[in-house]
Amino acid sequence: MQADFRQLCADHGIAMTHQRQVLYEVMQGMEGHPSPEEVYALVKKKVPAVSLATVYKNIHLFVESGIFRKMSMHHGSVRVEMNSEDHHHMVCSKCKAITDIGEKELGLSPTQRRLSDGFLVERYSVDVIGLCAKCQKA
Amino acid sequence: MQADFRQLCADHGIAMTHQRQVLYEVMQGMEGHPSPEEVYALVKKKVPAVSLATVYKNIHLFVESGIFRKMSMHHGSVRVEMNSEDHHHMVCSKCKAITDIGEKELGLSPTQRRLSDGFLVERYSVDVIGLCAKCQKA
DNA sequence: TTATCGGACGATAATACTTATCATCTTTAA
DNA sequence: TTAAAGATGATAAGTATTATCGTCCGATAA
Ligand SMILES: [Mn+2]
Ligand SMILES: [Mn+2]
Ligand SMILES: [Zn+2]
Ligand SMILES: [Zn+2]
Repeated sequence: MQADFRQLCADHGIAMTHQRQVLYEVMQGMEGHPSPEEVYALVKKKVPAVSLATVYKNIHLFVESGIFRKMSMHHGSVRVEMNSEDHHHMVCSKCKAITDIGEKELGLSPTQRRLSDGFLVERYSVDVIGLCAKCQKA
Repeated sequence: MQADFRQLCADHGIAMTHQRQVLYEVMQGMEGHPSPEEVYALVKKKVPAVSLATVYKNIHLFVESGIFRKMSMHHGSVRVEMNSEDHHHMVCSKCKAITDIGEKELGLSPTQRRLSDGFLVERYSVDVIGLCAKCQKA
């Protein structure tokens, strides 16, 4: 409800606006790794006058304030990560399809917290490059 | 020498041209993950009339024919991977610096060859997200 | 509730990166 | 040597993203 989003904005130190709320709700309802254009298309249905620039600005704002996570690799454009579970990605080297794979299922659990040159680890992001089932047939 | 590059081209089924040879040699002498513009700047010193389009076209050609490997993630532009060793990357979440880290040093050796949905693994690419030593001080 | 002010909005220009086009030149293979 | 195929350089076009700016909205205090 609206009060929840108002609180979320307050928690993250950003102002609450109608466009932001619609954007947030639309994004919540999306799966996978939507592009700004895809988000824009859906927001426009509820707020026809919305500008693409506003969508870009607020996606960045959401990402910077930690509400959503960016996921730009392997796509030609910026994407937002809508899967909030700990997971990694399988990338088909032929058709470029990107599929989530859970941390457990991947069977990799890195533990080192500090690496060479004093690099402090926040998290690991694994891309498994290979062939999806569909592309193996062809 | 020239004969070597001629042979390399023959092996990969591409024509041997002066621009390609200079491009190849310049790239061989670069480290890290150079951008097309960086490569272009150096090639221009030896072949002043070279076009940026030619650099782009031949970088793609080299990547497609397996002479070099693409490494585009995390940068705003296409990059080429000049480190031919098996390695992964440490990405600083603050300054965006990208540093190579050897497979052994990372201490991760994934072995699964097949994952969910029948995905056939070719290789793993690990990005370690965190803070570089420099950014930890600030 | 209303006034005020800083931030957010929408329209659109500008930028950065990359690719397409095309006339000319070079390489390859016969 | 020659003809076909392919490569080059100049430049236009395309795509994604960001900057600019005048107007409007929303948070705060009177
Ligand atoms: Mn994902
Ligand atoms: Mn590298
Ligand atoms: Zn595929
Ligand atoms: Zn850093």
